[in-house]
Amino acid sequence: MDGASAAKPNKRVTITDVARHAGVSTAAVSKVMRNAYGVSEAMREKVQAAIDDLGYRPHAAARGMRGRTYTIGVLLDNVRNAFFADILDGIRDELRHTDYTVLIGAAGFDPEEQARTIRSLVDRQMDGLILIAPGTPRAEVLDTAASTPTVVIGHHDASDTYDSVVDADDLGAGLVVDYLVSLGHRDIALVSAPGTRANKWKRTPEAVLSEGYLHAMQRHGLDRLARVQHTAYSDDGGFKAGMTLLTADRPPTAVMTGADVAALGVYRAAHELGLRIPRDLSLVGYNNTALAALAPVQLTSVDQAGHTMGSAAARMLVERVESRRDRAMQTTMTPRLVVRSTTSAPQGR
Amino acid sequence: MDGASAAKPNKRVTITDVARHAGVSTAAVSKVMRNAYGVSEAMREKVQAAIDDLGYRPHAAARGMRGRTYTIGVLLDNVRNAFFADILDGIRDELRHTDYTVLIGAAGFDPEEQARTIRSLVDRQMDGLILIAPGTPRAEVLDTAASTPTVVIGHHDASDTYDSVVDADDLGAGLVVDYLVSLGHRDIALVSAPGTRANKWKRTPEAVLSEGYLHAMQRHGLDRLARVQHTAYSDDGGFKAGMTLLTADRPPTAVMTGADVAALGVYRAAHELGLRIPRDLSLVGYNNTALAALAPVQLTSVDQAGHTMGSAAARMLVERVESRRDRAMQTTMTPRLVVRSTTSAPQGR
DNA sequence: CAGAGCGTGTAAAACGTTCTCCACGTCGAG
DNA sequence: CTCGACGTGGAGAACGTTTTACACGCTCTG
Repeated sequence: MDGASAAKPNKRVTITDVARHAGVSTAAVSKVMRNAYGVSEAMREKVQAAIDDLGYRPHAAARGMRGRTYTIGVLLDNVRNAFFADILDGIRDELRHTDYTVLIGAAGFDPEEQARTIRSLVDRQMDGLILIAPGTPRAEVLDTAASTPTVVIGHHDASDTYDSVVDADDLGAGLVVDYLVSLGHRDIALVSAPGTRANKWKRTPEAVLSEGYLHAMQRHGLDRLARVQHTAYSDDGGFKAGMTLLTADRPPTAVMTGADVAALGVYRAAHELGLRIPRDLSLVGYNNTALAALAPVQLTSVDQAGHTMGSAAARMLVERVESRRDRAMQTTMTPRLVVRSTTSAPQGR
Repeated sequence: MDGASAAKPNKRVTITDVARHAGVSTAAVSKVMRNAYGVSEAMREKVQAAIDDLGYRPHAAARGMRGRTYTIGVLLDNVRNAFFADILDGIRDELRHTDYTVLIGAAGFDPEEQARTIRSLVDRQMDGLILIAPGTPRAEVLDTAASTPTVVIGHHDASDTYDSVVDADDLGAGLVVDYLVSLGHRDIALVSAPGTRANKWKRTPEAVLSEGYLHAMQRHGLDRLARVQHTAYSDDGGFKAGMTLLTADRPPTAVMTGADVAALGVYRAAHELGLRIPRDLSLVGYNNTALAALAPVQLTSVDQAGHTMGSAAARMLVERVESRRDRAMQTTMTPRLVVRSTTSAPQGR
């Protein structure tokens, strides 16, 4: 009524507008948009001209009612983990020149909230889902995957309904143990994430990492010295784990962790206890995130090729979405040790 | 035809199913879902029971055709900046117990790709948009805001179509300069992001920061010593800026940067030149991200209350979406200096 | 006791696409 | 010349919601 500028002034250009402008049917326009079969070159050009003229952009919600929405959903527990940023970059680069848009749902660590986020993505008609180390019960993921193409990153549990991309975390652990042993360490501890509760994932990254660590220690005849401290992958979690380990009767001379950020928590604990790194304690992270390379940090770590994992996941997902493949598959990446300045031979006792 | 497990087995439960199950019309169910006016208590209970029975979840795409989609879109240039993670957490916490879902579009730094991402969000019928320091031309943002409620975080340029949330970056710069001067520094340089090109944002965070820095230097009679080095906010960008500054004829005794990660790049440059921190060079970051607090880092920084900024943005946006407010508004947060171990009195010459 | 007004529920028309048919014209084979 | 096949375009029915407009029955007022 009054002169106040309202919210929605100019209406959207719809497919009907384009059809009218080009003097053809909406069906024809739709075909051109999706470059479907059954349209002549002349028609394509005419319609394309109309589209450009009017600046038409398809209405995704309307598309979602019938066909695809050209949107890929990514579930993430934790935006802070720089490793996930690498994965995200990989996904984005792979999809950059396609029609797909990537939308990220950041859910936090709570399994219930993660489940809610996954449902949100499904309800919004994502064409496909990439779940990064989901904490939701496996049954829910299987359920989702039954109706929407899904790629799971991280968990080693394979399935015939979803695809997966994993790092050979067992090899990664072996790499670290071998290296530390070669430096002369024997008393090597692992800081890993807490085990999965009742959510039915048997082979989480942390479980496989622990397994690889234990095997490697065994291989070197050091099983009696092996010990795993469970904690959250955060600065604080690492700090607590570090405190526990380093104030024990016989503290380790080297600590490896399942995440770079946790390693820096251990670093803080060591510092507070007056230990110098690497003189008094060797420290190894995991994931080789940007964090590890920082000048004041210089953390020895294990590189997981997050970017490659992300692009592999995106490629696999699109294959499924466009039903060019109907069999589940699993991609495994090989980790690589990156030595920096937080590791050295143990001080003689 | 064959026994191979197909993609979509069980159909979704729709509003029609619920209506039939409850013996009412779909309109009634719709009203209950949106708790709209005109439904009796008895009706509400009956319908709610049917919803629970069937596990009904509304189809967001279908909703988007007519009404709202209960989705908030967030545009982010860079997942790696930990400061943005704080903002995201604030948004999420604010919206946790509402019906809204937050979806993030990670666009990277390229303005064209950012514009594409914004369009994607609009096409997907987001109810509202939160743009974190967008690099797209201001005109485009105004255009978007004309049809979709929008909150801009970072840029100080106000508008009567979008709301904004900013940090008083000029005060922040003043805080740092005052502190460094009080320690005895005079030769203080600033590392800031490159100026905006032709995109018409006049008062970007970096512009306001530079302004505040220059004023503060002037206030202390140090304007002749002021110098601003422009670079990307990344480890590498900081490194290059640091190299330039520290190899100059008369290198500064203190460097402040517009982002923590850039400060760590300067740190690396200093290290490479054999300078010790804070003895030979005092270093101050900005944003007080988790990075700054890390044990090996201990960077003096300026805290911006990202979490609070995020929740403020979310609150403002929801007010707009639910049209409880029709006037643009701007929220400004006050920064706070956090002193750690990268700053000290300059070494006498 | 008529009629206005209110509270509650429903029918049905959007919303902007996709996609299945079907019609039409042309061309080649017989 | 006829018939079938093929290539191209269009009509119209979905898809699952929201929302408008209205019908119905009740209560209250005068």
